[in-house]
Amino acid sequence: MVTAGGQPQSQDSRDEILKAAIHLFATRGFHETSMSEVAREAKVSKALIFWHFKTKEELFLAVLNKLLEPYVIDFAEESEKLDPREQIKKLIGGYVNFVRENASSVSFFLRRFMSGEEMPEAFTEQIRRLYDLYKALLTDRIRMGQEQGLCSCSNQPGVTANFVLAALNGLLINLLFMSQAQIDLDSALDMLYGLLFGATTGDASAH
Amino acid sequence: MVTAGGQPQSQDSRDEILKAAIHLFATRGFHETSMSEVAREAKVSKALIFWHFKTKEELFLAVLNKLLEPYVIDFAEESEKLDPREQIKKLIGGYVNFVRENASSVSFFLRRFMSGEEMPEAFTEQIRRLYDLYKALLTDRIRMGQEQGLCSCSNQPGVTANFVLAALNGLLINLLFMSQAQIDLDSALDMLYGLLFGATTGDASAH
DNA sequence: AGATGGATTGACCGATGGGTTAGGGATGGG
DNA sequence: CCCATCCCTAACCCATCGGTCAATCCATCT
Repeated sequence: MVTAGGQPQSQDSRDEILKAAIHLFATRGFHETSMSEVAREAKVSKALIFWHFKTKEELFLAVLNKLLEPYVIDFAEESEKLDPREQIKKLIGGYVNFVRENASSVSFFLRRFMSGEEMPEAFTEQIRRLYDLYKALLTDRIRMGQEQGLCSCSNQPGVTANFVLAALNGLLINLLFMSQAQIDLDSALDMLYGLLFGATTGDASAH
Repeated sequence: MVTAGGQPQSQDSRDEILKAAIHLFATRGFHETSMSEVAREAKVSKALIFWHFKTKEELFLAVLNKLLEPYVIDFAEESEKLDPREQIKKLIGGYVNFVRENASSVSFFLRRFMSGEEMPEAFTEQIRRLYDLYKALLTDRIRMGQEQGLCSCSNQPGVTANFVLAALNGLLINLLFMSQAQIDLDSALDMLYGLLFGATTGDASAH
């Protein structure tokens, strides 16, 4: 219909399809979304989807690709000058912001993950590596903070990092999926910082 | 086949069906489980399932019923004598144990919930009430602890309870769904207690 | 023995799912 | 002008899904 100029509109339609797919997969889930629905939402014929993507699974992979590619998350900055507390706050804040800004991508991914469905090995690997990297960075900063007497928590850094991540995940799942009974993220993060740095509100004041 | 005596085996087959359904729904999800699969696993004909339960949805409800009915969770005990810290520990421990012991039921419920699928209002209401009750109890005990100077965390009790619950949920989701990269629940709980009571390991030693 | 009624089944049905096919326009190159 | 190639579609295909039905089995009641 809206052929912009004389160009072939392959990429146009491809993008429309991807957009519709990410939306539907994220809000309804993979299995609950039919190709006909995707076609309807993308305003193309079902056959065209199968022309762009051989199977539904391949569409899923393409969506995954499109979602993941722009976010080469830059956790590992050169912020060596900041003190560990600030670095930890940056790490946690980065995680939270990432989830916040990419809510639909994350729930898309999370749904599929929690549904027990198989994911392509390459992607789980990629995600796991990202997650491990993040955990390692967090662990390291916590260790630094402990060595410098800035972190009040005396547990092993790895254990602490695990806990922090689990708590974050709990908070973010609340954020993503529990539209009612939302908890206030900022005060919750304050608590997390309090756990790490020894103060329960605002700035640290350990010693 | 194994007709125990002369009794009609209606309840036998009904239970077999429910057993198969809870297993499949919990491990594969609602939509990913077909009635034929349930029939196969329960070793009955598909038609018999529809004789016991009018629709797949009704089977789902029956499973939900069977799962929820036995657990009139006894959070609100008469343990007024215990000091608030112990009561909080009991509350948290009870939550964790409940999820642990009913892992398949909980993931069954959680999957359906996270898939965005509708739940019967009565049940969401019931769960929400249970959850609210639990949160209220937790909030109350935390407030008591703060008043008696036993809880180091100085946030509003409600905020603290929210955070504790979110952290718990994160931990339990890790427990239920992330078979790889399991984190050690006990040390994580220790951290939570540390956050609440001011000690990072073992027993409290605030004052 | 015959009738009753719950329990159980194989065979069937319409709808829907993912996926295919044959072909129609547009564009561009020879 | 014709042919090839890229987009794109309506119509079709077949497996599977949730669900139905008529018939059977079997213990019990009369």
